Amino acid sequence: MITIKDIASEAGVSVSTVSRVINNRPDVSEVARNKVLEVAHKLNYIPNESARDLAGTQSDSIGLIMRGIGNPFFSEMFGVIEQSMKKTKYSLAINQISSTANEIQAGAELARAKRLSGLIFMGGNFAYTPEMISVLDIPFVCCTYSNKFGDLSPEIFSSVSIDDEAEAYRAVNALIDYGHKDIAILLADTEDQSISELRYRGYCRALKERGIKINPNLVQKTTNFNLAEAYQATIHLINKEQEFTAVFAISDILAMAAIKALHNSGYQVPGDVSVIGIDGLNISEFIIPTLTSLIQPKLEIGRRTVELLLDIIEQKSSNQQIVLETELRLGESIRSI
Amino acid sequence: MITIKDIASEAGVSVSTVSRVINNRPDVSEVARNKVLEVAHKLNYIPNESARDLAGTQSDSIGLIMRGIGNPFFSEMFGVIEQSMKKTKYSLAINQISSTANEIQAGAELARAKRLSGLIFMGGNFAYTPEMISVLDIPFVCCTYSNKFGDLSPEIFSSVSIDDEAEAYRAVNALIDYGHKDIAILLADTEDQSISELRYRGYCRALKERGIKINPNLVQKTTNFNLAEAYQATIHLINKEQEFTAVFAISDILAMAAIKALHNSGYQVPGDVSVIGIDGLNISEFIIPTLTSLIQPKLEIGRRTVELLLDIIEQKSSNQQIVLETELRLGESIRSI
DNA sequence: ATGAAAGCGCTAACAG
DNA sequence: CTGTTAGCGCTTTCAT
Repeated sequence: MITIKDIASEAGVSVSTVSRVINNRPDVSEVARNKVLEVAHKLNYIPNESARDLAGTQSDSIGLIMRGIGNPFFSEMFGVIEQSMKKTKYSLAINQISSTANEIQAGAELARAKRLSGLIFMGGNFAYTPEMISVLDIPFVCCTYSNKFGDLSPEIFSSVSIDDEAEAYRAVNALIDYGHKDIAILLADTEDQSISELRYRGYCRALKERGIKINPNLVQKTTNFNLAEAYQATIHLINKEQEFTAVFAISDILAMAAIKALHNSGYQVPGDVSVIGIDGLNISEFIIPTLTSLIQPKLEIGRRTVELLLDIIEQKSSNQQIVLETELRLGESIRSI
Repeated sequence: MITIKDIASEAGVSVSTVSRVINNRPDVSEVARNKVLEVAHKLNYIPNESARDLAGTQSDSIGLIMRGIGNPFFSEMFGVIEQSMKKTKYSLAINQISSTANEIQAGAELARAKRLSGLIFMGGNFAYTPEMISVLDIPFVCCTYSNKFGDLSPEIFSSVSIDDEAEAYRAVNALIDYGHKDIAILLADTEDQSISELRYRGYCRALKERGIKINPNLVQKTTNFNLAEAYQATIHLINKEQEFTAVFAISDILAMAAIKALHNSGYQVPGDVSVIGIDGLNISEFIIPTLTSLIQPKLEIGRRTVELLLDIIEQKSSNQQIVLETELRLGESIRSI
């Protein structure tokens, strides 16, 4: 492996000079600089990031810990974050973790290794305790979720997200406004303290307020945000032979699977059954019928996440929880009855 | 920052003992081990990865360089690779790079920083020269693409992919078998030496062999694999008022956008126009009509990629280019005329 | 403008 | 079983 030392001896200068050149420092003679550059290129020199990180000081880079790249919503959000970061002087260190890994731990490790200035979490859980996040000694922002089930006081964490309960409430109300009463809900990851739970609460609240009883037979669960399983879950719902004229799917993925399942079972959407989703995936605008959905403001979520994190890092702001609103896109998948 | 040294002094042992405990080495007394563990936990100790990487030797970990997480095909492939890796003793270091970054460079950097045993590239380019890859001093496998436009001799690189030209040829032939003659092609990233180019060649060969003249008006380009732009491109194609009864879209993304555009322009799919894609995205099976597509064997591509890389690392195999076949999924988007 | 030298936090011989 | 020590490759004072 070619190191800075090899370059130094080959170029006839000291390692410090090489380091200066590599880091584009001004205090190097043109002669030395050119010589070093030439040798480095000739030898195909590639700096060792680990060594740099170890020796360096704070590194103007911020980390992004993401779980579940399989979820298209997150991959779309990722693009937005990446874009927003480009406008700053900070660079992005991305760490994709497995579904079972602990994101806080991963964040702490990345922070030490790369001397990060801050962290962004995507796809984390909703129930942090002060103890859990105590390993984090740099600012962080939870992107697209908040600490709804945890007991973090507002001063010690930041987040940018929608209000899941309220938006679900809004979606179901839209359905009710269109005359629907028998409204099924399709939800995922049925553990407690999940996004499913929050959106389920909104569903319940909407029904209750409008005087509609919750029918347990219309609450259909699936194991995760997976098309094939959501499809089967919908088939299962249909097979219960319980009347319903609308389905509130708690994500676009589930909604799309539901539409397909209904269609294959001989039901027209929206003729026989209306379907509404939440998220606003790119693809959901291109299916037939266009999905009616509450669109998360992806661009703004990304922009505000980065903005907030940098403000906290630069001490221009303190921790806060930013809540943004979705936009109802009226597609072709619901109708009034 | 809490370091191994702090743990050592606090626990009353030497750093090496702490290191041994952290790395789960057997040669430590239970007393010492427990003491260290206790202190480490109390102090919230988190090892510094950079330091470990720098000090350590070869690290049973392999790197995955991926470009374009926005592309759902790659995010689906990512899941498969991750899954396949789980069965091995190697761990995965993932590096997501921007669309403009140089993947070889990124791979080389990651390899040095983490002392990788091998690399997997996804979303790389098709035209490497021996010089370009000379910076890589560890085995690597190109996943889902091969060096079709480069001049690498087969002994110096590995790949696992489908034969893009041949599969496109097959797709177009399927259309011709169904009686179509006026077949449009929708392709992306129109630079030379791309996947578009390869699949375009297959399209041309199929037409030629079956005695159909290529009509330039039916060759519709879009700038990238983006739904909105593919939609517009299809509208553009339609507006040329050039007759066609089928569309060969070189990816499922493009195919789905085309179906929507045709539908919105008053054409039935497959009633008026048949559409076929390539890739086999999960979602394409759940749209209406189900997309007819040549399904890439994602599971096998992932499995073979990992298998091949490990075999090369462990010297059980030498470089090779594995070519797998797609499977034609007859959906509902094409019909015979 | 340049070089020598002291670490960054950790691992891995090497001695005991 | 445990401690001492020499680096890993790089950055950064501090002299010169």
